[in-house]
Amino acid sequence: MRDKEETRSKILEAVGKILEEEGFQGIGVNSVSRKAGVDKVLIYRYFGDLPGLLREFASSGDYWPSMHGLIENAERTPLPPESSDLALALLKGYIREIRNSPSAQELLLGELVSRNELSEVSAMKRERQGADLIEALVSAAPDAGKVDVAAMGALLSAGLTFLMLRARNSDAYLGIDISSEEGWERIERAMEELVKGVLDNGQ
Amino acid sequence: MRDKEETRSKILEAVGKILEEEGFQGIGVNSVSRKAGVDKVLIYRYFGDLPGLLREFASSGDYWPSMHGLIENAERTPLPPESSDLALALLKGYIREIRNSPSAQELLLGELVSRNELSEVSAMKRERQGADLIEALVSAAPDAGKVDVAAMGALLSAGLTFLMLRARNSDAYLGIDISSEEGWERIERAMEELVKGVLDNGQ
DNA sequence: AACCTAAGTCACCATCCGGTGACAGGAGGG
DNA sequence: CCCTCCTGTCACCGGATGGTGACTTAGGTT
Repeated sequence: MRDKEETRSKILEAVGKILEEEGFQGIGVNSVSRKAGVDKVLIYRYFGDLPGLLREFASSGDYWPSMHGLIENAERTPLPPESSDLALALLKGYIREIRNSPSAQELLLGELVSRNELSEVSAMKRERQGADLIEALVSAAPDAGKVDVAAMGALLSAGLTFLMLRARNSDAYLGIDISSEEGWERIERAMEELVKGVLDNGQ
Repeated sequence: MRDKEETRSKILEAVGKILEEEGFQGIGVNSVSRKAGVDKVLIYRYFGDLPGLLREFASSGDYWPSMHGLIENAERTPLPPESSDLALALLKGYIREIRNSPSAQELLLGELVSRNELSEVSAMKRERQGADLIEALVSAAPDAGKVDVAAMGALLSAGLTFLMLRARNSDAYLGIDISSEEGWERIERAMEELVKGVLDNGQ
């Protein structure tokens, strides 16, 4: 008590907790203050208003799985691989990261639903990391100069994202059982075929 | 006034209007009755409660673009094409349909965000139509026995759906300008390469 | 010890939500 | 003609929201 910094951090932590437990829709002045065990007036005192709180949470939080770790892991795979291997390693790593991070899923969903302070900042962060990812992918696929790697990456990662978000509320999508590991193995295999078909066509 | 059926239809129409104008989040007893110019108590009298209203709207509405028209159009394309042509025609038709139907976008988004009466029914409808679509695709791709057409269709259509939903609030995704026609042409071309690479690899 | 500022508490505001009960009035049947 | 049923109106409820003003209390300074 009587510790401004601790109170501030309790509030910021409460935002993260609510994001994981109830989703972005559950975030509000009342719910956050309740979760933090703190009077809501302190939110206004320390962060101005709710957008201010979200802005600060978004800019100083480690709620987003690090794509850089993803890239580094992928680059550390034994070389020389097929030119499609790096791409597939990246995409599979993406699946693993997001499926295991409920708060990342909430952020992605929040970006889809509405434009607010939180979604703005998280979208910017992700865009920047995504650009690095695409760059790594393009530079690592030497013979991929004639295909639009960025567009393909966008389309495939978007598909994976959609399916992961959808699996939260639904069991199936177009007949694929996205709630089971078998379903996801089908998705991954389909993705492999698609990527290999276009990147390793010379083989 | 004093016409139960007209009042009922006014209420149902108001649901559709709000869905298009404000999205699924804007739907509520108060907003619907306000939009319909009707007292909200009539909603409870005629539909029981809000879920009941949504159920009736979902089951008696033409808010969802007809996939059957999509399939028929695709099948009417000049044959014999590459085995990938039907698939691409279907996917491109899907893009056109959903991009031009704000209410369909809202439904898809609603299915992602929460499970309610409306999303349940619309999801069921779409799953059934999607199954037909996949079936048409599989039976029209003779040499596609060894690849998982359903999983690929799911992944690609999921990607398209995600990008279309995202374009509502955001301009870019992974560097692709999904708010412009140029960006969507890149997406379509990337999709073509992916599909042709895996379906026409024998050529 | 007196005091002042910052931290924390409490009560309250207007507004919206989904939902309900009581009542008015017109139309049709006896 | 009168009575009844049905459509529609209106006021209200409990609860939740975002937001504000006035208060108490603790910690450090002088």
